[in-house]
Amino acid sequence: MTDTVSERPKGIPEDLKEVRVRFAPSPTGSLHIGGARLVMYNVLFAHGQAPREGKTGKFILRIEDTDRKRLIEGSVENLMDGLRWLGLEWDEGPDVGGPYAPYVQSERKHSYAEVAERLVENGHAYRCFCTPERLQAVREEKQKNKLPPGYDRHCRNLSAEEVQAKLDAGETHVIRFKMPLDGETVVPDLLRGNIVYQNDTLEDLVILKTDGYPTYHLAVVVDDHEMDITHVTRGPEWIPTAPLHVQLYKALGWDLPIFAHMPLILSPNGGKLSKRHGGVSLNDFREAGYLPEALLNYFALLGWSLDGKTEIYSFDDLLKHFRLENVSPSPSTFDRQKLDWLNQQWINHHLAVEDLAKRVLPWLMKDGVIEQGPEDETHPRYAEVLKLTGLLKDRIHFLTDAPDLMSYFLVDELPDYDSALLVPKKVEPAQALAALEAFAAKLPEMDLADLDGTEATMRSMAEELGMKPGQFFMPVRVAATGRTQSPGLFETLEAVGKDRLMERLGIAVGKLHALANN
RNA sequence: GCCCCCAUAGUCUAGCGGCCCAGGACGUCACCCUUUCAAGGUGAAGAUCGCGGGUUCGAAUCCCGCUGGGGGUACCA
Repeated sequence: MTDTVSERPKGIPEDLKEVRVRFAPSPTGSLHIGGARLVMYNVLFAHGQAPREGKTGKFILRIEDTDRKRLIEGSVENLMDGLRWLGLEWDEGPDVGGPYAPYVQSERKHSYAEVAERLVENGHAYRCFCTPERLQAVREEKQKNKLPPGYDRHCRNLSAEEVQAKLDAGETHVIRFKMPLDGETVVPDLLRGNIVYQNDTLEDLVILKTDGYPTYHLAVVVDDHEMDITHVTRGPEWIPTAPLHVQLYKALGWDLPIFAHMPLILSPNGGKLSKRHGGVSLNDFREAGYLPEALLNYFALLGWSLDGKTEIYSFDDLLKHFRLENVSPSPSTFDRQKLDWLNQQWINHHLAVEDLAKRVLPWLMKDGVIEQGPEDETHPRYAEVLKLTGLLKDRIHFLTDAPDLMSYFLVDELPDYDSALLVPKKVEPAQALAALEAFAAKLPEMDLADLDGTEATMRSMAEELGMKPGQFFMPVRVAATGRTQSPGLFETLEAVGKDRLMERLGIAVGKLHALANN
């Protein structure tokens, strides 16, 4: 599609009709958030930027399972589930099919072997019979002599007879690509401009393995070409092998796609983000109570920016503004605190209460705070949960916080709590007791739905008892909830309800008596 | 070791030759609001734009070198 990239390249060439991008993970485990971010960039590019620039755009999911030894059962399902949870959909893929099916590399094996054979016949590749042991020895030798490592091209110049003899003898072999020995290979990168490699520093990498499966290098090039991929997006770890890919395209006479190596996500201590920094797989975040909205918002902020000022983006906002060529090429450190802040922002201020309430339901059920039921408004306690969500949402930072925060409203019996909590600082136990008894006596005639009325009543009771309002309120709060922190007292009392409140006041009074007798 | 990429506050970023002795956000600190805890509001500290050379009337912005960080160096992706 392009041979060179100018200083500030456009992501989508004028003459292109359809943008086709793909995410091609290998099913070897759970989806890393770096991968999830890459998928988001792809979707935004294909479904947002492409239409904005008058093109059609397709995002394809393709599974690269050519390393048969590392396959992990269930990875593909897990991956698809995670992406759909994020709201990222693909137009073509293993489960949804499409005009370029199959979308699983192991099912496309024939193409790769054919291409590899063609390259051997062309003189662009050769059969290599070297044993792993010999390769190991060569590598060590080169290392020791401080030479560039890599294969010594031992089999590159075997004669046709020698090759035939080895084949007849049944020796196994791989196919290696013949890199040019001099000159340079240019890798045009959308984010970085031209990356230039001196060919004499490059090596002849394996493209077809002994087991007949291609390596990544052959497989991507063939698949990307066959699937008419226009933009190759992937992690930066592929930059060093990109010259091989460029040479493969050339040897096969195929147009080059546009390469866009995306930036890496670093762990706070430098280096790749790893498990020890509190989870790196999408599942970890999902289980920790993060919202897809917050994750997508954070991914966008990490390495990209609309104007340097806007912080909160919905996925729709991103579709309207994201540009692939504006992604920064520099790696960025994963900042858990900023993600947490975004998650909280979304929960506290940007999600509709009804929406939040539905998302909270499964967590409440999981913790047994409410009974099992549907995860939507048909759950018998939805109305109650909706009301509590409105009351408590500003205190929820993660969905996982909800069960604990809501439990004292939803459960009839409070778990036992420390009697000392009933007695605020600078207040005598006897005073706290008097406050609770006075309040319990008054409660039957109060209308808790009248918040202002409750407040007025309670303030005058405090005055009569010679207590500051706060000193009077705290014992009541603790009696009602079993803890010192809650939403506004009057709303809290109303939500707890008069009957349960009477009962809980009784328990608290008992506790204070016991405290006094000690 | 060799090859490659990257470089604005602790972190994410704005900046594309004069509007910048550098703007926004997270985090930190202070104050305000207040019945607790959040949420919210206001403000502060924090960057000699990694260092050194150029180019230019003028550079965070362009060029070169260095340093630092990162990636790759497999019949793994």
